[in-house]
Amino acid sequence: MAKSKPTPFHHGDLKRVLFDVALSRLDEHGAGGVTIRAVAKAAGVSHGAPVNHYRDRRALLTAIAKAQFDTLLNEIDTKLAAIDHDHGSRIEIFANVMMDFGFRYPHRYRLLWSADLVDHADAELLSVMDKIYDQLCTGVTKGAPGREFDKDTYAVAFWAMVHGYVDLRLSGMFEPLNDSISGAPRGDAIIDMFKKLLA
Amino acid sequence: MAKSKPTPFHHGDLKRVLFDVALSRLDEHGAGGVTIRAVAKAAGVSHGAPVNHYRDRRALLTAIAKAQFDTLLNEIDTKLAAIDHDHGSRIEIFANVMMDFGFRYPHRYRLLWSADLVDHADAELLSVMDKIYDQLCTGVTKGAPGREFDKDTYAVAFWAMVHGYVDLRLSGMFEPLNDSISGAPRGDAIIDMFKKLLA
DNA sequence: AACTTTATATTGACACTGTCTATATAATTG
DNA sequence: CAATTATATAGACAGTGTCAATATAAAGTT
Repeated sequence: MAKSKPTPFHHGDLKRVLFDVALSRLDEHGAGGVTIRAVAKAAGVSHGAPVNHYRDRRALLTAIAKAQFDTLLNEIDTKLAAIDHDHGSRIEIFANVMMDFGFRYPHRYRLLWSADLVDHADAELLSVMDKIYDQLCTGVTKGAPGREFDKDTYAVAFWAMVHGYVDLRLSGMFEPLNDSISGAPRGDAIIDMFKKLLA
Repeated sequence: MAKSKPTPFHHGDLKRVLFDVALSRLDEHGAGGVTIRAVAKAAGVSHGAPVNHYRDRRALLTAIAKAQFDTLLNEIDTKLAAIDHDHGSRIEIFANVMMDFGFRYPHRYRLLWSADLVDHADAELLSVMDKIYDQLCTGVTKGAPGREFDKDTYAVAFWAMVHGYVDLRLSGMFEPLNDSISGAPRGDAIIDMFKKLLA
């Protein structure tokens, strides 16, 4: 029999625990609540322990962001693969996945675009973001062939609109609860409009 | 002759100095560089002085955000007033003002939508944002009359697209310097596309 | 003018934060 | 078993926001 204890080191897989605790704190208290010391405390280790697994706070948050992009990539991938060939609503999948994620996990979504908290020059992060963009482009070309606008313009405009809508709503604008701007349309109305413009 | 000394109190107009210093630090170091203590130091007062003029850090940043929205409102107002009646490119003014501001003052633009740093429930802030939204709606109705989409859907979609494009670029995406996504279109190409879709 | 009240500024304290150092211990390697 | 590496601890330092106590300047009141 080999080792019955799968924990290779002192604590075991502290790295994973730190990640989970940090993600939980992100959802609850926002990125500001993800402090090295608080995460270490919740993980039951001293404040100096995390440095062995995450160089600094930024590295921890970057790891979380990367995992979220991975999740988004997989979700879009799965739903894209399940759809009929040359179905017209491929871009809708992209939009729905992004919006669902943004409204379900607002703090995670905000973190994705926080240049001060996340290292957007991280190679792995860039790679995942690239793949998501490629997925969108696939949706664009297959969904709306022969348009007068080039692929990139269309893809960027669409992503910008989806992102902008989520981000503005997370800022409190267009919020159903916020009556400052009444009659704000819902996300599907926005997408619907964009789709009709292309039809 | 009245009082030759216009400084009514100890320091004079510390409130304005604090504001200016904070804005300058925002542009240079981002919102993270706008600390009460650093601002107080740069203003030449003790770290406890600012509380008499700004309740806390959030209040200071909210004041700055409000001033930026005021600037945007005025800029749009001026350019809208100078344009021909029922000119088709009224929405373009909105987009150009927003994008110019965002790319010129990235940290200011980011601050506008930072719910953790700015009190978006502030009545004055809401009022200015409302007015900007109304300006956009004016541009929408006068620029593209008789469309099949309701005014709010159109306005929100357009603002979302403009905001999303600026915000994504400030995150490092679509950056000309960042070659991860090549061939990213420029802002005017996005607006141009949106306009043509409506023509 | 003198007194009171208010506005403003200073100072010190407290509980946090990230990050660095030195130290200790566990796990692995030779 | 010895040496090396990986991991965890504890302490320190310079910051941070915010609060309380104190001091002073200005304005209001009598």
